[in-house]
Amino acid sequence: MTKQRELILQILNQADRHLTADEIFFLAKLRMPSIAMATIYNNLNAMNEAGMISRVHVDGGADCFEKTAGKHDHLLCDGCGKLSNVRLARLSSELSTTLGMPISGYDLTIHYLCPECRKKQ
Amino acid sequence: MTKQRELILQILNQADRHLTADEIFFLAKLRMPSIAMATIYNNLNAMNEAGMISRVHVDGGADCFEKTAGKHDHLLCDGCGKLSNVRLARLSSELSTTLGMPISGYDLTIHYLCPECRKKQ
DNA sequence: ATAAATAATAAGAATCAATCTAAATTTTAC
DNA sequence: GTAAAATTTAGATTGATTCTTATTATTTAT
Repeated sequence: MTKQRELILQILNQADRHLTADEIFFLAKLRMPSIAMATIYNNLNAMNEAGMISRVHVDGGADCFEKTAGKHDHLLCDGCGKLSNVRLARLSSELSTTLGMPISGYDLTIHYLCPECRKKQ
Repeated sequence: MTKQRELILQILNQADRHLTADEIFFLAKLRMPSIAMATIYNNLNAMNEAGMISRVHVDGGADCFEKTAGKHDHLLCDGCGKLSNVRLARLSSELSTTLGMPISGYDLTIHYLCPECRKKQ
């Protein structure tokens, strides 16, 4: 565990939302000015593969990263673009049953209007 | 409807699988050597927004395009990388019910081993 | 603790998908 | 058929991500 990885992990742990590699780079540079973008990606990729964090694709934008807090799905607000987590516990086994085959996982992003944006409408 | 769009649409209609913009560009160039990549993307984007075709994000690769054949979800084989379609009719209303909110849509990609790859194991 | 081996980092170049630009061409509307 | 609007082409540009190489830090074996 290098200082750099520790820092990146800490940034993700303290974040209250999903961060892009760029945002992580910016935050990391504040505390370790010499850190390089390649280090950010190296560590994000390594930690993602190790299951410590997860990478989320966002249509038309940079990927986001978050600390993995159990398996969960994503909600993306059509209004403000905010990404949030939701836990749909039974979905995985349900999908497997419906398909009649074992599955190794799935990625689900639900598009909706978050409560705030719904109110504004 | 320009000749170019017609050609791209025809390529997608005849394809038996999802194609990347690059693949479409290659196939289109065989029949219209002057066609430009920008034209491929212009038309793919326009047709995607018009709902005639759909764009599918593939982790770690270029986006894929397919003619839209009703709403459906995707299956991605962990073994050979083949992308296929599956129709989970009830899922949308089920997700909405579970969340207790209306949703505007969702993207789902299920990871699994396709029958051929399962056999090989 | 030291030296050798291994792994990770920094900096910037390179890559890849996708978009943008500007000039030329085609299509559409009248 | 002409003018206006839209589309195409070719290539430059962007933005995210990865790669390269030399350097630095970390780990391992002695």
